[in-house]
Amino acid sequence: MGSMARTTGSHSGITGPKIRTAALELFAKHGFAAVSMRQIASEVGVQAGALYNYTPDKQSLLFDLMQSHMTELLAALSDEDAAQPLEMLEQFVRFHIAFHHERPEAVFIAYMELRNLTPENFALIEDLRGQYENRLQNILIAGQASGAWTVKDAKIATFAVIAMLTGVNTWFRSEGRLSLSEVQDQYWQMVRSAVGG
Amino acid sequence: MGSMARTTGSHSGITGPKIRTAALELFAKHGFAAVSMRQIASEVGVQAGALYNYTPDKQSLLFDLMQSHMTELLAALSDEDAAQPLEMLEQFVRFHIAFHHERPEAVFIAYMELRNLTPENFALIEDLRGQYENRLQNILIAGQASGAWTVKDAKIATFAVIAMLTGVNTWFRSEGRLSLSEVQDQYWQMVRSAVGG
DNA sequence: GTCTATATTCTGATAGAC
DNA sequence: GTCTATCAGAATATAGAC
Repeated sequence: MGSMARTTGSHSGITGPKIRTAALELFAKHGFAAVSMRQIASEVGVQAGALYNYTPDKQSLLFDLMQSHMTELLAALSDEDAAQPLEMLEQFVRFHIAFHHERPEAVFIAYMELRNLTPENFALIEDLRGQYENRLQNILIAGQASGAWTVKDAKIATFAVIAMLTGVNTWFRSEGRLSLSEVQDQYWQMVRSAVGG
Repeated sequence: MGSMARTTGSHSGITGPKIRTAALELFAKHGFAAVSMRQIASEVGVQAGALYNYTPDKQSLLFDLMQSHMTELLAALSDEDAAQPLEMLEQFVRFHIAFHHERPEAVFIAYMELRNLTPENFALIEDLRGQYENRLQNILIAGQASGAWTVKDAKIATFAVIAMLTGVNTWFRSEGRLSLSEVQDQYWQMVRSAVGG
């Protein structure tokens, strides 16, 4: 606003995003309950009281991070229903691995901090997760109907595939022995075989 | 012994195990950092100070629970190396599902609270987990060598299979539509197909 | 072995100055 | 929008009586 320089605080105009980033990293590293508002403020470079200009409370901060993640996940998963079931399944497998690899902290929080949500917030996040799982389940059901594969129970296969794919985040590192696309290739081969395609 | 009745406290002679049980349930439900020593004591029926007759601190309580779980897991996994690879793999799949189903709280803690361990304790638990993973990896390598299946990378397949199997705990309930043995059957079929057996 | 009492530190959140 | 100061309560862990 053309005024003189301020003496303290961040005043950078991007405190909001910085709070979200700091909270994401700290919650992922130490867990929601183990992180204090003062720690988050310290990471951002402001005092604890300043956080409350951006979030009504700590719970809302957690919920917003999880909701954003799940919403982005659903938005990024394109639904090209015109494709063949086998192509749709392959697309899902490669997408899931790549998307989750790009945001390990958000993935970690979305799976680990569900029990720290209020019942209302928990229900909202679980609904979003259910929508995502349904996208895969619908692909598996379509492939059953078309005879593209032989999987017995689409519901079980949905859980199995998602657990298997999400597990990549626990061990895969870009700097390691394998490239992301090699990992995608091998998981796609395993998923394809597992459903009998 | 033989004295008059006491006025307060549990004095049941099994306070130690009760503390472990209460801590296991509370840590699984709310998370290690979110549970106080007072809550654990209240669940047991003693005052908080009494807990320190059984554990030097909260961290040791968590570590003991995780170490016990991993040790029992390794001990329960029999290694009948005489069997064929395909039989060994099937045995592993059915064992993993059944064992984890019987102790969901311990499994949950062993996966979720790793970040709340001190570096020294973390290394010890990770070593035990590595031993367990190696048991599966050795089976997969043996099957590669004998031509029992065609899986490309035994390391990746190990991670994929364990993640898939552990995921059962997130959705399977005994009271539901499927029995445990039906679930074991379907997961075994998926694993067998996934490795190309 | 458990109790009560306490030390010390930290917690989430708020009020009011600037 | 951020600061400082503060409230009210809860945390882990310990000391000493019984």
